Amino acid sequence: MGLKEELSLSKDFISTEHEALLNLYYTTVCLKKRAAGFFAPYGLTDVQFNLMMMLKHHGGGEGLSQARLSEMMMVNRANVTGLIDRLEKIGMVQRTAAEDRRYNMIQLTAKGKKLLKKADDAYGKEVQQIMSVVSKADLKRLIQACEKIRENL
Amino acid sequence: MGLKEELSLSKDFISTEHEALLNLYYTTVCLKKRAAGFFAPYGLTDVQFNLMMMLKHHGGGEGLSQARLSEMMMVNRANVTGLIDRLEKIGMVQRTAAEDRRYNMIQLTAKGKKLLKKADDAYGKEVQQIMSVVSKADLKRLIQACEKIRENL
DNA sequence: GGTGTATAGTTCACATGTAAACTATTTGGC
DNA sequence: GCCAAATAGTTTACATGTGAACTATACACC
Repeated sequence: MGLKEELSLSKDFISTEHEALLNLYYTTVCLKKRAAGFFAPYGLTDVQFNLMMMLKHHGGGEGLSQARLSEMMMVNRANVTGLIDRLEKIGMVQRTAAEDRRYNMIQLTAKGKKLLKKADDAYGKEVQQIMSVVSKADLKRLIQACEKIRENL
Repeated sequence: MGLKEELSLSKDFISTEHEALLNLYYTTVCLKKRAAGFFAPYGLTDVQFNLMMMLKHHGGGEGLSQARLSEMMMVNRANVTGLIDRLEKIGMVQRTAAEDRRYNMIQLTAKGKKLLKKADDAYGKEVQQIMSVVSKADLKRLIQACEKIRENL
């Protein structure tokens, strides 16, 4: 069912452009709820998983600074402080002093790597299952549309 | 620039399906930040504007219950309590007792209607400007793709 | 070599979101 | 008519997000 019907929106009140924006917004809300539910059994939130994936793929041996994490996740530095606090408390990551003493370098712990391996495999399958109702060609069009919109902001 | 480059993601790590999901997510994050910036001069958040628009278009004379608002905004009831508290405090909406005494009916105040009129006109133009970098045909494909994904959740 | 500026991280107050436990009210089944 | 179940709203504890003010460190330039 389209959002126009779900939200009882009359066509008179909404342009194709606005409808597309609302679809982006509500679809992302639904996808985030699904992801939250998916990661809950692992004792992680979707945001925590995302941060750990950044460390896995871009952390190398030395890890990533909190500032780099905040850039990559598009959130501010204050938020990363709290995220790392909570991930450290449950033993998934550790802070290490860098040579430049302004920086904390964040690394996955052995426990973090182990949990991530399990969650990552299952999540990949989940994403594939969810998104493959749209053809590859349409997914590529969707990606291009999103890129154009972000460039225009 | 594509997310793969922005986030330094190697093609090896990501399928078209996953790339599309990340594009939906990060594009919505960017759009929300833009909306927040747009409404700040009006003394509103993007979420507050959204709630007030629901009241404008679907409130009729009697308004909407908090439960109906929570359904339409896809958030839980506890959240709506706080949203209405804050909107009531700045004089944008009011709670009215319904015949069924379990319900609060929420209405826009005169002040709320007045502010909304100004903000709404400007926001419509903003949305048009942001989204019209994508052709109508591609916007329609994007809408359909989003609908298929939500149906598959 | 010392000083001003930029950067990294933290803390605070706040907005928005959740789940769970609670109260008040209504309604359905007997 | 009465009690069980359902529904609406609130409260609490928590996660995630913001901007602004703060501390500590590094660096550039005179």
